[in-house]
Amino acid sequence: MDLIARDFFDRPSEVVAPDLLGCVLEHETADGLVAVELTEVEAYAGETDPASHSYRGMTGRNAVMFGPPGYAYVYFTYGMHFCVNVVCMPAGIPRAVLLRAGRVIAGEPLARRRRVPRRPEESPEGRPAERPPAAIPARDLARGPARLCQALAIDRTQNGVDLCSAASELRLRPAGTSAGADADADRVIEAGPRVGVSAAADVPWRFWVAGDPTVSVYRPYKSRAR
DNA sequence: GCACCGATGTGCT
DNA sequence: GCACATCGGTGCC
Repeated sequence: MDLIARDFFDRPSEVVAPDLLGCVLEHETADGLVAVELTEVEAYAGETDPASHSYRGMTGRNAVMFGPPGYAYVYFTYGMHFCVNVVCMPAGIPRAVLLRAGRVIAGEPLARRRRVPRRPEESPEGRPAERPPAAIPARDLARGPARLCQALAIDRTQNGVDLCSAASELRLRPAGTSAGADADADRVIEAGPRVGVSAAADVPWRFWVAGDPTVSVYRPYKSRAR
């Protein structure tokens, strides 16, 4: 029913980001609906933020960030993962909020099916008793930006989708919409440095719900040098 | 829990 | 080439 109004996103990303905690991202596909209540986000700025994809101007990949607010910017990274952002500020000002983690509140069986990990090395033949894959704890289903995309089946085809339109397969609902909405009063928000970012590591633009088990574990940036 | 490491595509310093 | 807005496995404490 009610979706987040577009002008909610017509603000700086570091202002929008904490307000997104508790909001609900839902994706409806032919397989069904999966919805996630957001518990962790990160804000990115444009020309002033060396960690932002839009720091060096517009390219084919980041063009959506330069468009109007309320749209999904999905990118592919590390050769195998997708991450989803919400675009903020008017067209021409490239800002976004990365959706890092959430709690699955609808469609958990479907989310779980999508999160079956690839087995390390499928030996050709003759492994006696194949160990069944361990069950994923519910809190890990969307714990981390790439896991969140996997649980919701978000990939390149959702890049540029309008999150404020009821006609979209992918959309955002305001906080307190979910069944048994347990009051914003209980929600304590904490802030700290962003995850896995080498540049501007001191900017506290990561926001999360204090004490929530679905918040991803903090991994400081690690250099890949041998 | 922590550290290390490999997988893997894409857009550039 | 190389650096990534990452994850899952293994090994160890």
